Amino acid sequence: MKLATFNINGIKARGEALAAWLAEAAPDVVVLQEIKSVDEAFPREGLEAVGYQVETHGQKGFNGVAILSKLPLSDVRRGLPGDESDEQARWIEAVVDAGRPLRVCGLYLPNGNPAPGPKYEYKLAWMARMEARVRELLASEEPFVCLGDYNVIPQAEDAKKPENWITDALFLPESRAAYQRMLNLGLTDAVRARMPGPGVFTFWDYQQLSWERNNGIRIDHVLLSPQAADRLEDVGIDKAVRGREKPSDHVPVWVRLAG
DNA sequence: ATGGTCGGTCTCCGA
Repeated sequence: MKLATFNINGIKARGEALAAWLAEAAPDVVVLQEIKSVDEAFPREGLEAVGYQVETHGQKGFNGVAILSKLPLSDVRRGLPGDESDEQARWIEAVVDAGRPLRVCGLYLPNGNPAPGPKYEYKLAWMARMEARVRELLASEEPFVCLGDYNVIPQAEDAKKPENWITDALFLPESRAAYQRMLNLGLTDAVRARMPGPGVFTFWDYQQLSWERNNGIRIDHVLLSPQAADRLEDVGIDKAVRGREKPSDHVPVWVRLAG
């Protein structure tokens, strides 16, 4: 089973790029971030026509996540538990039924800039809520995968120029510690495990010729539960997507699991 | 040191 994450930075602007990548990469399950669309406006028909079940959790203008799956989905849940007042669409999960069930969590973790400030506080609070959800899922002993845009640079080697990120919410010690706490619970960073850095990136800013200079960062991650990690066969980053017409600033990251 | 790019949208905000 091939699972992928792709921050598409606006579904309206990325329809063609997404369709082209889906056709060649042929993932079974994809989680999307920053669809920047309400559910009713999401162009589901074209994706359904090429075999995907489409589940969205959208919002006007910003954020928004989705799951596309060629395999049957059940128990679709929208929103990260733990704060009823949180209206930002950043979390969607579902169980993929492929013989044995696999829970897939798609997430768009808050950016958190500027830090310090209320946006950074929101990021850290959101990460604490995610850790609580991860603890619940681990306790259930069902295999699961949490993949998406984490907006966290885990280590200095995950940035071409780490010195440029010292005061940024993506690289501040509290952000990295909160990410590491989830790994310490027993999750596997699939890209780190199979593609040791430095120089492994998933995002290149639109500004300052970042792509041309390979001034990237690794912030899109695939975290595997112990049972899912036992099934890990392959990992990849579809870097070439960044060099095409009208690209997102992120590229797809994927894993292949046995079964 | 400065200015620089996208997407979506109540022409500025979020990234």
